[in-house]
Amino acid sequence: MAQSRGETRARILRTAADLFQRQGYGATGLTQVLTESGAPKGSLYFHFPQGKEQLAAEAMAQAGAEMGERMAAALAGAAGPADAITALGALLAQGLENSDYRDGCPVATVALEEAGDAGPIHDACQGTYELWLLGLTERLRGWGMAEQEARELADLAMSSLQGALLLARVRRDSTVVHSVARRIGAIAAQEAGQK
Amino acid sequence: MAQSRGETRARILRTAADLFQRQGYGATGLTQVLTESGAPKGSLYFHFPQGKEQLAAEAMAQAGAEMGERMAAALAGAAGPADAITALGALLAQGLENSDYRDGCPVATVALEEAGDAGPIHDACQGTYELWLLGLTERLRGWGMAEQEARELADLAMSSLQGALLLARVRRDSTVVHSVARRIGAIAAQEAGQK
DNA sequence: ACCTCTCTAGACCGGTCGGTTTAGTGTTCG
DNA sequence: CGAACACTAAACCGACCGGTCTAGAGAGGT
Repeated sequence: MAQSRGETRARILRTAADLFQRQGYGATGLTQVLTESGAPKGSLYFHFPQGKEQLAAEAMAQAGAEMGERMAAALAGAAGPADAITALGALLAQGLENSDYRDGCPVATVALEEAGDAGPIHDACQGTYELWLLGLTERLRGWGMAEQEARELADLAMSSLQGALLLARVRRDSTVVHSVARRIGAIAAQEAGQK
Repeated sequence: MAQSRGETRARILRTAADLFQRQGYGATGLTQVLTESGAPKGSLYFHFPQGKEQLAAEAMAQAGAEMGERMAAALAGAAGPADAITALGALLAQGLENSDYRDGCPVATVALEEAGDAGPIHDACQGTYELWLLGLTERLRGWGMAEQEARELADLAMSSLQGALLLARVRRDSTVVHSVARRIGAIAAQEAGQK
């Protein structure tokens, strides 16, 4: 056998995550995933018996977890709340710039498409956001912020960054991500200080 | 003739705007638009000779303009920067709640799908955001804010609201929209005051 | 050696996709 | 009255959709 155990599965998953992120669920065909990953159709349905839905749910969960780790690393190196949020902004903005404004949030496009109907894809997207928010909330708490305050601030930061990412992709200009991160970071520092 | 001049065209456009908003561009078939609007296929290609792309571009532009008017009305009734931004939040949150979390931003889903490639749809989405931002910026300037300050604050408010709308749709809970609007409103008031 | 189990390979399916074409219907205006 | 026009109506097209199925290649165990 040419590939080692599970290698094809991983390659399909990665390709699918990239395509879903950039084009959305409905606009991405399985044929495209297969062509770009170099896998035959039989392999796809061997590894993902529930078809496109399972593939998308797993792809979103994986992409979300990977981005979560990158976020955690950025947060770990931050000196305080303001630094933490500008670091998140820088991380996301860099992803945009490095991909010619194709890679924004790994789950946002699919999340919006699937927001209407329940199912594993929606669950995976929702879980991803809650994972990220949990990580940020805990980091803020580590700087002495109260539980509810940290949670609300994390919501505010995540919302702002997500929206800025959307605006930046549409404009093909990442300036807004940096400026929004800077402002929200300043608010976070202020709230942490006056506590 | 059963319908008056252009009535079928308007009905197709409205149905298309609703479906694109909720499901995205790729996931919405022309057949569905036709079925729900009650129009035959021939009429669609008579009124929109460039097909699906033209339909989507016009639908986004119309939906964006309508929302822009609703936003302008909300802004017109506001007493100051804080009031203005909470009013926008209330408007958007109400749309979510009234539609069982289906109607968020009328263009966001399509905008993300089409962010990668240039074309009339992307242009319509970008134009919509710039229209909204222009309206908010001018309203802020009316309260004595400097040009650049108003522009940056409008970017911040729009980003935050868009992101909150995304989060709220995924969670099926509009709380985050209200809380984000309140906080950003407070910042806006503070900036306007200390000027 | 051989069997078994995992995984690859791709032909094939019915259905739906966006799009085209042709015929016809009602209105308007000369 | 009848020709020109605006629009409706739906049959039809090739391409592609997601999904199924069967055949076989390769590695590991005994």
